[in-house]
Amino acid sequence: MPELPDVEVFARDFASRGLNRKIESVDLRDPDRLRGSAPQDLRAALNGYAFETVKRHGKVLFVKVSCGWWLVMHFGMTGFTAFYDDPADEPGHARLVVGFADGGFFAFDNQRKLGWLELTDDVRAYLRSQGIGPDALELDEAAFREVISGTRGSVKPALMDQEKIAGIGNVYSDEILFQAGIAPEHKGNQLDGQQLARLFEATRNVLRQAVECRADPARMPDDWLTPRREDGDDTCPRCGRPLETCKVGGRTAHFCSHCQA
DNA sequence: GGACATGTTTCTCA
DNA sequence: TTGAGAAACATGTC
Ligand SMILES: [Zn+2]
Repeated sequence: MPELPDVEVFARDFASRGLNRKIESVDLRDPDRLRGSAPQDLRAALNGYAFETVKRHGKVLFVKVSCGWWLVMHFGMTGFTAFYDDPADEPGHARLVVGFADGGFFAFDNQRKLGWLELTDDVRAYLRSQGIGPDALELDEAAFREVISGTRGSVKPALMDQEKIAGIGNVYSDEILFQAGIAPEHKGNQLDGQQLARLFEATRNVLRQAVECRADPARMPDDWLTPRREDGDDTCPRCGRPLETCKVGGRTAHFCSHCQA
């Protein structure tokens, strides 16, 4: 679930449901999910306070606590957030459960434990220290072109490199390349001006529209690639030919060799 | 049993 | 320096 559009959906949900509610309990079910701080530090930073601001950068979610610290959430491949009132609605792999004084709960769910939590007092410094680059939706066209055309390797791994551009993962990089008509193994420095322009446009459009679809493939347009992946339909939504896969940057790329060059 | 899965980190090798 | 590839992390599904 967790690429930029998914995390943006979590962020909006958090902003509308999680702020200004007094925290009454902090249950870190899996202490190994917390990095850089001890469980009691997390409890001390949350208990008795309230979440007051939400910020997303790339695939990372930051929530400011009224004590001044930020709770940082990395989702890995299977993470998500949940708000609920009935404990019976707790998700199946909640690694952190925060209870509010009004009786409700917040959970950070992380089935595969590839995600983690941290505390920081400075978001900018945190991003710098983690080597996380500019957010995919904040990067302007000139900077985007510079990053991609300065890559000698394949374009797909470049799009997924969080240091170059933050927020794009395996699924959305495939969608972006499909809509731009560019093959995943095309070299970044061999793209012409038109291709770079198409790639930039596709990046913006895909990420923005995916957010509008609430990152739900079922809501995405019929001519998108992502819903096919979800449904196991291996025909190209634009030309009907069979889709292909290849390994790029250690991940499986899905693409149409007829529509993408 | 094996392959694979929306991610990141670390290490090897060219 | 850049980048490709693999392994590791942990869990679940086909
Ligand atoms: Zn096609």
